[in-house]
Amino acid sequence: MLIIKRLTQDCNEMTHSINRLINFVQEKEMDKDKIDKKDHILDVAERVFSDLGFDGASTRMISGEAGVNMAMLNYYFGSKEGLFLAIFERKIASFQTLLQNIGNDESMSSWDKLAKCIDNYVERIIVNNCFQKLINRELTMSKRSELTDKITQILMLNVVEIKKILDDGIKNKIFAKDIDVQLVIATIFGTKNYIVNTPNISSLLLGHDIRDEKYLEEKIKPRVKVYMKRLLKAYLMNDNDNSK
Amino acid sequence: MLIIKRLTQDCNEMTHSINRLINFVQEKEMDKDKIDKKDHILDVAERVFSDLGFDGASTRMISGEAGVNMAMLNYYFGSKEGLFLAIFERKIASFQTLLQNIGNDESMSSWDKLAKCIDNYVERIIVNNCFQKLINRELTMSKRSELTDKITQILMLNVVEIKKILDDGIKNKIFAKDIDVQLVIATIFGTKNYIVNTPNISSLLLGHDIRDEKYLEEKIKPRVKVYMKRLLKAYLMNDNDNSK
DNA sequence: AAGAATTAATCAATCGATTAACAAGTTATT
DNA sequence: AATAACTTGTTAATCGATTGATTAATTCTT
Repeated sequence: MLIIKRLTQDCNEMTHSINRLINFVQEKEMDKDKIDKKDHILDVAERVFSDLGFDGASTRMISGEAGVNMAMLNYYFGSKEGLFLAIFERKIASFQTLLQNIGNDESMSSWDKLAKCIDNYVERIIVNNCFQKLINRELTMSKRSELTDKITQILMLNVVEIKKILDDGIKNKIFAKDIDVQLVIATIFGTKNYIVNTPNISSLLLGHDIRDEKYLEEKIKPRVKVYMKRLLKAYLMNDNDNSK
Repeated sequence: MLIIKRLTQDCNEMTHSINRLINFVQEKEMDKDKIDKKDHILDVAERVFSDLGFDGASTRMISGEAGVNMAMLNYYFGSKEGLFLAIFERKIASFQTLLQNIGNDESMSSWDKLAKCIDNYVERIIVNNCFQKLINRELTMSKRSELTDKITQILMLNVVEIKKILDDGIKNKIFAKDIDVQLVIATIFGTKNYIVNTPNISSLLLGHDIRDEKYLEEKIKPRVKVYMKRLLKAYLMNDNDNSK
């Protein structure tokens, strides 16, 4: 009798545990569904915004393409601007941890760090193609300050990181002491932006549609990496004093 | 009597001539008024569009700031898009004759030509600041093809001209033969665009408000000129083969 | 039954564009 | 030379369409 009572007790405990486990799993599943749905909306919104701009894209269009009711956008994100900001919030994490690990690596020379930054940057930025376009277009607007500030803040993380590498390189006499650090940064980001943000121009310039993913992956990315490193190496590691 | 008759005739002829002159002058004056008025609207529209984007700017806002009735915009330019296109039509002339004179000058070396192009480009582009922003923002849009084609066509004039200079320089062995001509062009235009089109970023980067005209004129323009020439000279006129 | 998710319907506001009316000047007709 | 007809420039009022947002009802989940 004692054994049966004991077994019954164990069985009840197990049942309880199983129920808790089921609840937990179901809860996690539901959270996952919710997140996936929000994520899906953000994916669609990111693409539509980058194609048409903030003002050019309508909430109806986004909700339509995402296959959800229009009111859901306001239910989830409060407003159109809230949706727009949510796109950026989602990206911040991946931005923050990207370059700073490189900068802190003591085993690499300043040039190697910079070269690695360039590789990473070219690699990553072309993946986030439409997001970059989105960022850049809204940055050229004069108004809408809260959003602009947030974007600026995000982008400055990268700028500061590269600046640190360049300054260190000068201090360690790996780079020439009279280089224009700030304009070098403008060249790094500007060259890449020119290629990916104005595809109509750069496609004509390069003689091939830049939006062709295979071409971009196999030809353009390695080519830009090689070019940027040669260009910067020539400038940073030569003595430019005798240029007059 | 004959004299009086002759004088009367002369007087009539003179009166007639004067009247014709007055009409002519008045007509020209009116044309000038008309052109000035249209020009004024285009000036305002250019600024508003560049601040807020095509979709962000409303015809009411433009007509309001220009001090004209809203219907006048449609009367003059047909539609909002017509107004937008008119801004570009007005600029085409100044674009076309800018660089092509340099390219045809036989007395200059390829490097001198390129250096002069850079000087001219930096000088001019910062004057047309808001127009450049306007161009660049609309170029990043995926849709709106007629306008995009027109802008692309205009900008390619500059690209082709610089490309010709670079190709000539390679042929004359002034530039290294393994340079990446197309990406050099991306660097020239991209660096400048980065500075003037994303003023929030570049102001933080440079530690001074880039929209301060005096600072721009006295500090930034000469600095960018020097930098661009050093950067390109180091890359174009060095042997990059030993970079591996 | 309580609360969260979702829907269709509707809100006021603003959009670009059009209309009709009027003023001023030009041309044509008598 | 005088008047009618027409063109051009300009205005206020209004058009239908679309915008972002909200509501109230409904479905689903717990």
